[in-house]
Amino acid sequence: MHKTFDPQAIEQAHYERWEQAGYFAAGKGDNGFCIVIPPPNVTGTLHMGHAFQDTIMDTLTRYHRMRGVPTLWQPGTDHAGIATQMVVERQLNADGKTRHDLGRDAFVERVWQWKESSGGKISRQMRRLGASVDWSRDRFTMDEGLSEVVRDVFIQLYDEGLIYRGKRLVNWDPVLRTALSDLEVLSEDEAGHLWHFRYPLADGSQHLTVATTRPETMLGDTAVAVHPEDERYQHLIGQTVLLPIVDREIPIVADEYVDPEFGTGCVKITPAHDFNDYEIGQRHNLEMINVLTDDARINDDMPEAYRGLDRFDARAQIVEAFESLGLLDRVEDHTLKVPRGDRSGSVVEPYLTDQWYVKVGPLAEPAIQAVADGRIRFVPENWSKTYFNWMHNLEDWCISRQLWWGHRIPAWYDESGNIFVGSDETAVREQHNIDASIPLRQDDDVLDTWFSSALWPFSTLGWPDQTEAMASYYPTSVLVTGFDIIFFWVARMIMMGMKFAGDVPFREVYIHGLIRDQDGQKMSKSKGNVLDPIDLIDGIDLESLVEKRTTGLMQPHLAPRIEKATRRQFPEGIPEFGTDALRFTFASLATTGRDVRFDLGRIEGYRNFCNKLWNASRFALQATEDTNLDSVPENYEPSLPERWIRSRLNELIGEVERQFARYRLDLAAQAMYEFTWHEYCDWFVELAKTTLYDDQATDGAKAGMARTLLDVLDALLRVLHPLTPFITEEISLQLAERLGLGRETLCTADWPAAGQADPQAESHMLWLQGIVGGIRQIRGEMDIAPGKAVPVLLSESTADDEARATELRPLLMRLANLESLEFVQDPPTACAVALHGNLRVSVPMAGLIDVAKERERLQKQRDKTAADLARTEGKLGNQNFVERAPEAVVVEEQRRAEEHRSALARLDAQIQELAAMAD
RNA sequence: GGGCGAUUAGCUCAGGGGUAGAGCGCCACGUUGACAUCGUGGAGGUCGGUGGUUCGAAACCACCAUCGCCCACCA
Repeated sequence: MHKTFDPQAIEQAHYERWEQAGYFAAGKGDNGFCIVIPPPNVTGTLHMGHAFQDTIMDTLTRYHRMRGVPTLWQPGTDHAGIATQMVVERQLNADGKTRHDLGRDAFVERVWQWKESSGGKISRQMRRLGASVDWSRDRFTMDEGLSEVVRDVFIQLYDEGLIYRGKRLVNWDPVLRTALSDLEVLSEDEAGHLWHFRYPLADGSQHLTVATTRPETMLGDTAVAVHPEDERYQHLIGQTVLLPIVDREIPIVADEYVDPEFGTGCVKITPAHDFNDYEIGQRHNLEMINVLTDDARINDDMPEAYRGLDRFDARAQIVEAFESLGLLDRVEDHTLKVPRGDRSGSVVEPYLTDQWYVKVGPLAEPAIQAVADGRIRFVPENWSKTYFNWMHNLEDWCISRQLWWGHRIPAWYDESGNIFVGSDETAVREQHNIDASIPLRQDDDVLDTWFSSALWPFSTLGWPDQTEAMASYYPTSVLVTGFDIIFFWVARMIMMGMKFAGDVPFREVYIHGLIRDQDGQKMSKSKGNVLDPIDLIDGIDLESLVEKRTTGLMQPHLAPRIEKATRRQFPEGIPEFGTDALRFTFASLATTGRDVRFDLGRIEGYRNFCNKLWNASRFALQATEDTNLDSVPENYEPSLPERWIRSRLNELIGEVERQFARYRLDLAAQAMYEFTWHEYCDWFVELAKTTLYDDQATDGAKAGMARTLLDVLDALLRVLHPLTPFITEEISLQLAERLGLGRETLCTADWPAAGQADPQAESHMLWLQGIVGGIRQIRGEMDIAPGKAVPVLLSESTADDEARATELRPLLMRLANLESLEFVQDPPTACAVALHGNLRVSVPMAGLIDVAKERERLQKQRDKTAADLARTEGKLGNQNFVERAPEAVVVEEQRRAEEHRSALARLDAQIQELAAMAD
């Protein structure tokens, strides 16, 4: 084995072997464990969030697979309608073309080509992470089977009246020229103005002042509203105003919606361009006048002067017109929520169009119930509150998009506009007896990407067929995802799963946090703080990193700043850490309910951890090379260190099982780290050397120790494997050969069984660690060179101490590097002293120890002991404490006081003796 | 306007009614036959504030402060 662990040398070869051997194939049988992957964008690349999520899913999957449960991690990718279409359109734009130049069929063909050429990237990256998905089941939301499921579901929902087509106000993205769902619109505070316009009463007697943030919509005003109880305006209700510029006479209506406190208390009402106004329009039967085209220009029904003007130019001109008419009262600065499309970033317009909707009320009811009664459990629990909050306020879901890339809506129209829904045109004609001579036209729109995503947990398992996979794995076990798509995806999967697959789609939803940069900032290309998980695995030099971060920016002027920050933060680039270190880092950071700051310091630490494991294994294999492992005697009695390490291993296994069960990968990782480094390496390996390097030790003892060293390592590797599959596999293959296990992989190896604890061994070890620690402390603080062996005298010992010291003598000698170890009645004064319970551990000073320094050291201990004693005695002196605290607590406190008193007395005595000696 | 979360060592974070923890960083010493990506020892915190419950609060409760996120129609 090489002296340091080299991840690059082993990772890819192992993964290829695993995949070829089919270790990740779906297991057969009932009560399986299944995770369906949140399908990434097929043409996308892996980012830190994916890597984090994949690590969690892979760890859980590997763990269950090792436990012998039929296991499936279902992979796949999403067609990501808008996102993918935009990418390809941008490519066309670069050639000076638009998608309309190509036409629909050619454009869609082009997107498929792009999907074929770039679609493999994310899968390759997942392989680098070690993701143990069943690639043979890989699915794509637009492959044939899934598209059929989409059509079937659409048709059934339509037939049941749960999908309908309607003309309503929708969120319209005028750049992409498509409708968006409420979720795809993000409203942010932006600086704007509040324009106050005077609208003259029709009788010319006076005017009303209305305030608006969007002057251009006044062209479509069909009323002015005031609050019914607003005394200022009550007498005007029912009268009309003459809308300036368009000279339309419109009514003054009373509506509770109006807040008399805000602005002037008068609101202009534009039902065709504002969601609230739309509602008011419905209540008052107002006309809806659309003033815009689908790319947000003023349409041809409007006064000629404004036709064809962009909405923002029109805004300026209308304000100008009001000013010149003397009707501009004033302009105020005003911050307002501006709705923008989450993809295009353009200001979204409420726009009156025909769209398809899912009527969610009937679907939501059972979906709410499933979470309420615990059939689906959110982890952490508080997310269910977010879920309920949203589910109780659902609006119908607009599912049609005016795009070309996606599942085309399976609806056909005849020339009189009748709608026929069916799987294809032939089916539609058959079902409705439509003669071939009658032309039918398919709906141009495609479905919201999330429509197919909502079906993902059962569509990928083969529904509607009664497949083995459905039987074994539906409902799936757990959904692992971020909080940002609870509404987009989680809620809709629950609704659709219950409606169509007859049960909840998953039993638990594990919500993880967002990966942020070291300063807590979101990672984004424009901030230039993105880390590529593959760069953390393989490393990257500074120049390449700078180039990666500064090319392809939407705002190229940010490049210099990004470059500077990158050079400052990574002066040496990023070193190679390997996949296992990255995965271990993610797991360690996977605490529930909070975002994760990705700190390079952590990954470095876990790379070191991998190296530590590597070297401990190297030691275990080398040090036992010449040992015949089969020569362990029949009646072999394991030594204390062996009993201890096995006891600790059992504790580790149990702890990891407990923490995995509650998705606390951070605590599981911490337990693994602690055991590996601080128990196996720091103590057991050192203790094992005592036997293995001892010429006096019998062959049987050596063989027994070697066996334990290797057996425990083997179990440890299995415990670590779900988190760090590559390094454990590599070591394990060598180990398995040595142990004659005939094992080809850890992927399908048995999860180790947790045996009984051995309290006696643990207590003996605590004693040993206490004594060794005391002596090491003296060494450390007295600056005794580590290589210098020291004599040690034990006194004031109990029979128990003596028995232990005798049994553990060789261990003490080695671990504390002792020259000698003796029991004495009265140790000389000139000693450095450590107390372990009643036992006094003395290191004679001759030539080793500075008396003044030792006094100082003891004084520090004395002060601490005195403080502890004071606190303890304070408690015991409190009558209330003694009477009301549980007896065990009081007894423990008394014992502690006793110990402190005794230690204090002896420290005082020792200090005085040293003082006397110095005089 | 509602809801959620955070506040613990210099940094990143666990924990949790009974003597404050880890990793990294820091200081000192160290070429001991697995590992300097290491070893041994050490320093460092009145657990955001105020009040309450309790024999006992960093933990439970209330209020406050600061930061962050989500939802919501104020023109």
